[in-house]
Amino acid sequence: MQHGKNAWTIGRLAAAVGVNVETIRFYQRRGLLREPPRPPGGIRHYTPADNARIKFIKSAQRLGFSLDEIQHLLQLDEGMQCDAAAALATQHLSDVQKRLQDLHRIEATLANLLDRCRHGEEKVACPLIAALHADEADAS
Amino acid sequence: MQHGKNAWTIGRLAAAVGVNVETIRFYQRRGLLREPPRPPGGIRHYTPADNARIKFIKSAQRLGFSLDEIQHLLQLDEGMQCDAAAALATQHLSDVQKRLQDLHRIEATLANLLDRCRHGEEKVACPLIAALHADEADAS
DNA sequence: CTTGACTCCGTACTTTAGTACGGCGGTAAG
DNA sequence: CTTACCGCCGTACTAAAGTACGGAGTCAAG
Repeated sequence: MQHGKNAWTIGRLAAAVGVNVETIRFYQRRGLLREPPRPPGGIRHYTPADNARIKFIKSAQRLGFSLDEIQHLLQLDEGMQCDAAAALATQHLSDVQKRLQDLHRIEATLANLLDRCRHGEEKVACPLIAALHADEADAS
Repeated sequence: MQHGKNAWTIGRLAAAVGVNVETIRFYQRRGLLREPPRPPGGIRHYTPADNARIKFIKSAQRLGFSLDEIQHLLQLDEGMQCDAAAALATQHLSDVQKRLQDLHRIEATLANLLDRCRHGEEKVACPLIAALHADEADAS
């Protein structure tokens, strides 16, 4: 039982986070997740930090970041020289802000639709396309 | 010249939006874009609405929506019975709000990093993982 | 000390979202 | 009328992000 007990094996971790075991191995190969320490016998065991990291990856993906971009973000998390970090962060920050703007517009438009529905309209259209189209009012 | 003039051919549209011609054809096959009217001769011609629609698709993708999800969103744009629309919209709205929350947290964390950098710290870590890990209490 | 569940690993397959290719036909300028 | 450039179409290939598979090793329980 010396390494058994209720250590976080890959299977338990996968179940906890809600991903496939193979996904975890895949992230390790891609360098998104460290190779965890292995007590002799060869069975990896994980920590809550690994759990949080995978959840972060999954959330970031939902926000439209690719695994490559996520890898960069994670480097920021790990600590680095300020100048390098600042450069990376500035870039990501403005990117994030653009996404926020677009998402906010979508949110407002959806909310507006619901509002109109509640006020008794029978049939509604939800001008989502126009919502994002807003910031390029000028033609070229 | 009767249908020529300077109609929006597929090539011109693609160039205007900044996507590949093949991508437009692909969206048509997927049902994301209507098949545009074709004057005899067989050459499709497009309108500014098609242009806006493709831009919407591209933006939504950047926000992490899949083409399937985008297809649903676009249905809302097209107008439908209120009850159906409201159901769809409610669901998307809460989804969008979750994404907004996560993006906001990432934004705040990045901004904080830049701030610390400017205040002369040499080496910084950017607790991005912790940022999203924050609302880990409730389940749904 | 066997058994069943789980892990390890490499390799191969799948899905999503395009991209590329190549042969044919239309149109417009020379 | 010819030639060059589009557009049309179907089919095939690609990249990213997993997923599945199968044989061998490990481990805790019965």
